[in-house]
Amino acid sequence: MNKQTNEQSLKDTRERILDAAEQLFMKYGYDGTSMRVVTNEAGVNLAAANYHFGSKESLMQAVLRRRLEVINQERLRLLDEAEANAGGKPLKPSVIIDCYFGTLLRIAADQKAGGETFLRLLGRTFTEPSDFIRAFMSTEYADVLERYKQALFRSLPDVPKAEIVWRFHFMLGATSYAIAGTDALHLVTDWQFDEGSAEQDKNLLPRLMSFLIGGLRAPLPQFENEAEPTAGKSANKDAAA
Amino acid sequence: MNKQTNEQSLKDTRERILDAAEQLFMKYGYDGTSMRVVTNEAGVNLAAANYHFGSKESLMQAVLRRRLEVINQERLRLLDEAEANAGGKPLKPSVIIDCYFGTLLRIAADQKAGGETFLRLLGRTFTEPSDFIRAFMSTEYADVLERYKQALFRSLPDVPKAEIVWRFHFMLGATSYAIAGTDALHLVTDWQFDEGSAEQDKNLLPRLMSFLIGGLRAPLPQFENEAEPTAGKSANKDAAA
DNA sequence: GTCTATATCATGATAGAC
DNA sequence: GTCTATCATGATATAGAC
Repeated sequence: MNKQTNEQSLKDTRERILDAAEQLFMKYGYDGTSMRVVTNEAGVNLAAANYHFGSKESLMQAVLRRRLEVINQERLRLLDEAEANAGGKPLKPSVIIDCYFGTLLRIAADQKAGGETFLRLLGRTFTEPSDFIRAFMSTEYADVLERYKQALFRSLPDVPKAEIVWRFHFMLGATSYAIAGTDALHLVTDWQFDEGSAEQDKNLLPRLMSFLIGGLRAPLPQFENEAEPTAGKSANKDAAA
Repeated sequence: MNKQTNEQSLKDTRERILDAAEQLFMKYGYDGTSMRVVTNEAGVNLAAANYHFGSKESLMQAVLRRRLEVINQERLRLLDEAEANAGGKPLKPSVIIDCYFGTLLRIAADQKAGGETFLRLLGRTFTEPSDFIRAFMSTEYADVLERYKQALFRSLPDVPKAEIVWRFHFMLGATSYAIAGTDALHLVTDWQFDEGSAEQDKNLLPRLMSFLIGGLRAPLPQFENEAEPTAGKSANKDAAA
């Protein structure tokens, strides 16, 4: 509150703690990171962290909120804009997917030093075991997810809503792994790509987008218990997009 | 070694520890689970766990290895079989994907009480922060991944290898989230499906397969730095599969 | 707002009796 | 093989001086 005195050092302390926590939570997970390590890395005192954030849980939430707010606001803004331009007509699935997942990767690419780190933290966050983290993410994402779900429903009126929700879930998973990135990729392959790693990052978004849209518009599955076959039905309504 | 005396209780103790650890690691993660909670849940003494497994890390590895061995052996067996039947010709991508991801879900569905739990543990394991877990998975999967990668390369000769590896990575992510299943899905949607949850599980495999194959065979992405356009090129060589 | 010092508790692992 | 008891460590959080 008192911003006259110690303005710079106050902001620096909070921010240094957030930056250190972001990196360490990304690297070692929430449970694997102690407040001591965070404050040591930030170059501040242990008690300072508890003074500014109250608890480890609150610190984690602050780390997530700091970046998620701008990402999700941008997601809503872009969707508003796209829908306004469409003039009442449903959006193309590829546009919706780009507003959601593309925004994430573009914002993270912008913010030098921290953006990519947060991206990878976020990738882990969805699978974090702690209840309070999942609960926090659930409320933090509620508005955005609802808007995007409705947009997808309108965009793909012939696809069952349950199918759309599942595929959105799959897309989140693919994106999460895409974000976790090169580290986890070494688990899959041991050979070095022709391209440099900087180029890889630049190409990640188009790579991921192709995959996501291909999955979203794949032919609908046929379930064993179904009498009438739906396998021929395709979710692909704008193949050229 | 001495299987004459206490044969039953020996096997029961080890197995009870493994079962409890599997469930708790799944629910709370590796770092979030203490040896005390595991042994309490298993109804055995804390010291017994260290006697049988030596350390928490070794316990985790034993939990993973117990199920991964049978899954990966089945994966190799099915791929051998499919390649033998194909008589030198490349396999269809959808066959390869089913051998890999389908086997995982089918085996887990078979093993009542433990199978599904392990599946969800496995989904978390790829994003676990602990180095030794990722290192363990890396070696445990090395053979299988290499075989499947080569099969995909032969199956999709026109797709750049780097693209195939990335898409395999994306598929792992989608599968991981598919497995994490209904819990995480509540994060995406708050509404109840028409179908019961038992039916959901039965339908998960066809749902996931459609998505994965759609993503794997999506049109190739166009990178900004590329002169010649490759976006029209499609990875789709057996569209009806 | 920031520090030192500390309270309180849980952790992984082991020693040693049985 | 299984138990009790314990060690050594590190965790979160706070009290209180400055």
